[in-house]
Amino acid sequence: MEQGDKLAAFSRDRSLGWLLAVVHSRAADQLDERLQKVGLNLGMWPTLMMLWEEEGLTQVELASRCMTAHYTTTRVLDSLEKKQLVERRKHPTSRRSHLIYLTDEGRALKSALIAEAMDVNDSLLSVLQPQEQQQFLSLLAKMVAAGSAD
Amino acid sequence: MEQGDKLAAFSRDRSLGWLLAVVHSRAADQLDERLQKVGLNLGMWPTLMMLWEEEGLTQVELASRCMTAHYTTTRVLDSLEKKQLVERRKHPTSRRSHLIYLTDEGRALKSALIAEAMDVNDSLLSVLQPQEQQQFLSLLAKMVAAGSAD
DNA sequence: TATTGTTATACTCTATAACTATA
DNA sequence: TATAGTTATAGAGTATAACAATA
Repeated sequence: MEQGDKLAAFSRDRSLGWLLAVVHSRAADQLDERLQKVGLNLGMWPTLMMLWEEEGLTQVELASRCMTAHYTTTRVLDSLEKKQLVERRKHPTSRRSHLIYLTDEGRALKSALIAEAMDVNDSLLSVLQPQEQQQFLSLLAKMVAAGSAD
Repeated sequence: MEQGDKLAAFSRDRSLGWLLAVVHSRAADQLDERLQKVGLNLGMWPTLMMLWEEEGLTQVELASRCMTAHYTTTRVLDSLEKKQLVERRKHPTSRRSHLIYLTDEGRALKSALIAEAMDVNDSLLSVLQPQEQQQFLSLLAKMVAAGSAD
């Protein structure tokens, strides 16, 4: 391919990065808005989702799975603890680690908040046919999985 | 579908929002890193891409197409003007509007920087088969287009 | 009165790195 | 000496709203 052709092959409305930015910001804004309504925010979301999936992780494990910095995890947990949605429990063998657990209140939020998230996801995907939706999610998941292996 | 089934149908690694966040942040980080190397940053990217596509827009038009706030556009243009990549020219009929143009230097950056962006896009898409890549981009573009119509 | 563009200000996020206490 | 977690601090980015100039 010639250099000129290559340049012509690039357009904003066909550029992966731009398209991702647009759709992601819509998804983020919509979910954040719903979380704000119950006094939470998007920064807390990865941690909550992870804890609904598995409790008893250390902060290091939690940070790694949420792909957030360790100091961010500290502050998110501070906020969630202040709201009495999570608690730091003693690690059985290490006195410098904590194990993070949801409180009953934190656990109780799961079904309502996941319903909100699914609602946002569904509404964004609703412009695609059902089998297109599955196709899209599969390809997207494939990209995520491949990049995580790096 | 029962409430329980619905909940079970949600998992982080199959959630549109989460997957978008992961892939988008990779794309953003990679492009930003390359832009930093030439003294630019990701905040300038939408404006530059737009101007390479069409010059002579007002700031309001530019802000709307870049989906940035008007005050953000002011500051991005200040930075780009300081780097002598763009210039604000007088509007022929309105004395409160400007028309934004690239300088020769700004225009000259196009091919190298778009090559960088295409490189990032290609590397992220490279884990998909060629026809999967086209499929993915088409579905993503369809979602973007549908949402813009709202 | 509404619009274009700029600016002041405050607030949130993020990044760096220093720090304590453990291991 | 390295790791878990916290905190101080600074910088970037973002949002609100006030403002001047113009339409």
